[in-house]
Amino acid sequence: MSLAYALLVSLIHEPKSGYDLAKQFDGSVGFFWQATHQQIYRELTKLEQQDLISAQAIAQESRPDKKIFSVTDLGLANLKTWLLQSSDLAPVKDEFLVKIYAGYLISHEAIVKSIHDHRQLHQRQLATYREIEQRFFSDFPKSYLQSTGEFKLLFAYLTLRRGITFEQGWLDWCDEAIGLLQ
Amino acid sequence: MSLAYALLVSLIHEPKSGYDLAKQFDGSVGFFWQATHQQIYRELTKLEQQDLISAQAIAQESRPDKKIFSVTDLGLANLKTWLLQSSDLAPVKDEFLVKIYAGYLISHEAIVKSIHDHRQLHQRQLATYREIEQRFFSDFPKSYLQSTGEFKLLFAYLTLRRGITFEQGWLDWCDEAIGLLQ
DNA sequence: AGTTATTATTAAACTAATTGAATATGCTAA
DNA sequence: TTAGCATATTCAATTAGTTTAATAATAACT
Repeated sequence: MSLAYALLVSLIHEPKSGYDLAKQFDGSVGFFWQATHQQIYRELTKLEQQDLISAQAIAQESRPDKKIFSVTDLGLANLKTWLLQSSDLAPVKDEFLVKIYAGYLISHEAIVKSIHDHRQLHQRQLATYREIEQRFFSDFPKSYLQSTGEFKLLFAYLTLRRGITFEQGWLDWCDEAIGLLQ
Repeated sequence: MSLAYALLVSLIHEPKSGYDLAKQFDGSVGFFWQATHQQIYRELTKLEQQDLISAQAIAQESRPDKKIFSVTDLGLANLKTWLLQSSDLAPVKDEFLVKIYAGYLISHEAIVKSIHDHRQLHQRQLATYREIEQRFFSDFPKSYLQSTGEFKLLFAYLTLRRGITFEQGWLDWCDEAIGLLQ
């Protein structure tokens, strides 16, 4: 179910094709919801049948034709209803933590190495978020207080903030863990 | 695939029945990997066929009979191989963040309320972790440095620490977000 | 001219996960 | 005594997600 809404959110942000959606939705929703192109195209077909989105065929000269999907009034109404519903905590499904829990089965060295490797992945993700922060939100949150109704940006900023503290939390944890194991 | 390993990890920690596994695995692995009883029973059947676990039928008088599963030598070898493999970052799939991203579509009031509600869920989860910390790890990490090889506990402690900083990170985010929206 | 890469979509097969229910035993409380 | 609850497992149906690949157009490189 949630995939449908994630697609609606991305399409209302900006109408786009299935192909565009597949490339990380739009580089934003994709940070907290992902799906393969297969899933996306199937879901788009369903959403179109339900009249929640509508397609506009775009004939391109230098590229294959594409279909740009937009959210219909019905789709927007559905989306708003969903937005007002409360969300459960997202279940954590982290294979790395399963491995840590069983860390006593292998050598300290091996575990420290795997934490170190994992730390680098989080470091890279944090760098990605920091880049986005600098490029699009260098004057946040001060600027938004004066600007008139740029709420779209504000909410994107909030999700980015969560990404940043999440990754920073991981880095801190890795340092603490490596410290304890050495 | 990971479910199989999560089950092996839980069973090597302590042999148990499918029913026990279904109740949050064992209150620990369950915090970062969950599955329904359906999934668990099916996976146990597979694991038994592959000789990675073996069942011991326990006839009970006051209860229906049960099967206690233990990890075989082959299962342990498989598990260790898996533990040494590097893990990708766990994909974030958080419906709440999708809603935040689309927060500009509804009233500030409604969004603040939903953040507030969500904060309470995280607050409760943090309280759960704090309880576990006090009950089982009140003398950590100092005590473990002297103790001899209680590594099982140490690694459980590390995953708990991650849970605590994760939830605290959410609380901080909620406060920041509510502050910005008011 | 031929291979590879990118854009763009669709098909088919498979595996994983969820939902709802059925079955069975025995305990406890109204 | 019977309804509900906890233990314990299995079956069936459906939905969601992954994997592999086919198709098609053109650009870009060699």
